[in-house]
Amino acid sequence: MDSENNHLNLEDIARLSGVSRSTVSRVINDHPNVSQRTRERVMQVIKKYNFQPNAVARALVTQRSRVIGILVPHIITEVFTEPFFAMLIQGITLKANQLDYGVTLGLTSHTDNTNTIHRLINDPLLDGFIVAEASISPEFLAQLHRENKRYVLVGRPPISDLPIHYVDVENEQGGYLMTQYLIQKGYCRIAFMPGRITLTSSIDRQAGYERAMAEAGLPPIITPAGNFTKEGGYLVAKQILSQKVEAIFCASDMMAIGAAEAIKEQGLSIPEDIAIAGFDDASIAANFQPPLTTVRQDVLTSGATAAEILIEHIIENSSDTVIQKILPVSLIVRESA
Amino acid sequence: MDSENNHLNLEDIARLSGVSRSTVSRVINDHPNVSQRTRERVMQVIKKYNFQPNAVARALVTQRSRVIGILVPHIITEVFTEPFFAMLIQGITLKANQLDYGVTLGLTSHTDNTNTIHRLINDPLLDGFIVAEASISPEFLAQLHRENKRYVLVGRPPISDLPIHYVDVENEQGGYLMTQYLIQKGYCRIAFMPGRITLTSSIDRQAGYERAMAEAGLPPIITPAGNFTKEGGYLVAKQILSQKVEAIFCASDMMAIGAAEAIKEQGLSIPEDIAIAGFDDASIAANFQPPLTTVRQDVLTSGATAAEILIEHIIENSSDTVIQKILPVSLIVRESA
DNA sequence: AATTTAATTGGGAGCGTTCCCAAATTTAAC
DNA sequence: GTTAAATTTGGGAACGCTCCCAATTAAATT
Repeated sequence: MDSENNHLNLEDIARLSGVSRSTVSRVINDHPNVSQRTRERVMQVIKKYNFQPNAVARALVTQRSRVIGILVPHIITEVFTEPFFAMLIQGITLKANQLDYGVTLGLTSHTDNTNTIHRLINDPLLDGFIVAEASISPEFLAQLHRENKRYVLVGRPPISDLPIHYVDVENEQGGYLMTQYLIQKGYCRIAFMPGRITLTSSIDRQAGYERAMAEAGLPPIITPAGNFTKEGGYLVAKQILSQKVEAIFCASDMMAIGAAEAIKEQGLSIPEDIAIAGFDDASIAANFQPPLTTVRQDVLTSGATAAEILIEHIIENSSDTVIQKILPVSLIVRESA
Repeated sequence: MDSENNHLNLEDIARLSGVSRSTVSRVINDHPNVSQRTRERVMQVIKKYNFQPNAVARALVTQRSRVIGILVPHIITEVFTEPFFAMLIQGITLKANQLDYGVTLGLTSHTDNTNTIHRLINDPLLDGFIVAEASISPEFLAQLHRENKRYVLVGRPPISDLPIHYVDVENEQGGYLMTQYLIQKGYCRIAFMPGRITLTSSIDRQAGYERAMAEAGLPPIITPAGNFTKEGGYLVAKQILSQKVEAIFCASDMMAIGAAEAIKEQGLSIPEDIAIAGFDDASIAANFQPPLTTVRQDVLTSGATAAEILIEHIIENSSDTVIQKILPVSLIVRESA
């Protein structure tokens, strides 16, 4: 990195402290077989010259880079429309850094995905990676397994016959809790607006909704899918307003906001005329007018957990038990429902 | 990366195609001195086995990793409140990947910064890095220079006696344009709300505002700083509403939104009673009620440009001329002013 | 056809580590 | 005090690549 070639190596430190390269290596790697005296002497020299062993050389011989990748197979616009990815990346990065791992980013639009994805996945610079979206094709998953890659999924994958490590949240439970709350509030004609029907997050939230409705003996009302976007929520809400539902439970906050805007445009008020509930507790949810009743998931923790599983369990311990962690969600009651 | 040690190396490819390691290396690196016939033969073998040269080994000998770092020295919450960083990171990553470079992320809160920052900066795995915030301490900049690091700043640094590479936008011009527009609209008592007074983006926007006001012979009104946040904008607006200004030009959209909410709360309407203008053209700006008149900057392009400068000019060409690029902004007139 | 010149090819060394094994030293045991 | 065992230390080899230089081969010149 410096242009001035003043970078010391193990051999230099060895000479400066009157021992051999191997001994310095042992000191750096905390190997037990080195006497207290020499250890201290070497440590002093290391500190004095602020020596840092060359990570590249180390990676070459250990076959471990201490770097993981984040794969975001998503069209560009969505990555910054929703804070989900930003928070996820953040959660992953902070935890990884804490465990002394670096993080490299692989963004890929739907057009060029194969290229970037394959480069990232086959990068020997990477010890493993986190796939930041579960809607990954089954063939792709199968290939990863065939090639024995180390990776963790964020979100339950649609197929589950493969022993896949993943982190997910209690989507079903969240859907159930919210629906139960709405029912208990006295609403009967409660509609559910799916996000993207291929994503398990939407599927599971809907399953929770359906369970609660069935338990209460109420007929489920499923609207067209809103694709997890504000625009989608707006359009779907407009479409179904004639059906005079009493409450709409949207599979995401962004859709809930879109729906709310359609309702307000109609001159109706929330929650008096129609109640709106979301999912995620995105940062906008609390500040929206009216503040959104929603189901909170902690995306930062999801990211951190994914990093932890990948690094601690898969890379360092190489345990072969499959780790599937489901993080809790909680009902956040505000004013919109 | 694979557990199965089926990874081929140069020597394997050489054997499989009946040439030497060196020749394969030449083919991979597009060296001219290799005959058409052998080149094709080797290429075929490479394609057949889907061979990818080991980046770590390559990095060790070339002393270049083809990876750059992004340093985000920012408190965690801000990184996802504003889409600025998400977009910037995105712009950098896409361009870097396009130039066949990887990107690693270094987030650092104000508490642990020295640690993470120093690790990132001294990482021999990194060919250079982009500092995603100009409010970097002068001592730190001086140190970077002393150690001959390769880096690019996003945003003009507060001190400019060092030959520092940076990407910035026409903040002064943006401030000027907006103020000129407001004046031309007939407003006289136009206030400016600074973001964070240490950041050159705020300073420059204010300078533009002051220039336009001076030219029109109007007295400048500077409010307390809103710290670039919605909350800040809200609080500052509340504080100054008694002064009956006709328009508030905020140094960011988030502050403008906060200010707008304070105004709406007061039962006043925008822009009839008081006009509001922002800066950035964040994605919320167009969707806010009322849609925000603002100054557009293209953060994605800023990121891409920073990556380009770092990689093409500093790393690959190692030109020693200082590159300082100022990207254009444009006035976006909507309904809030 | 012989010789010079140019193009192509192969092997050695080295990048800075870690790991293994043997040598040297210290400590323990009889 | 001698031998055995345990601890500490040093040097060689390897990781997979690039680069340099010498050797080989092909093309050009007389």
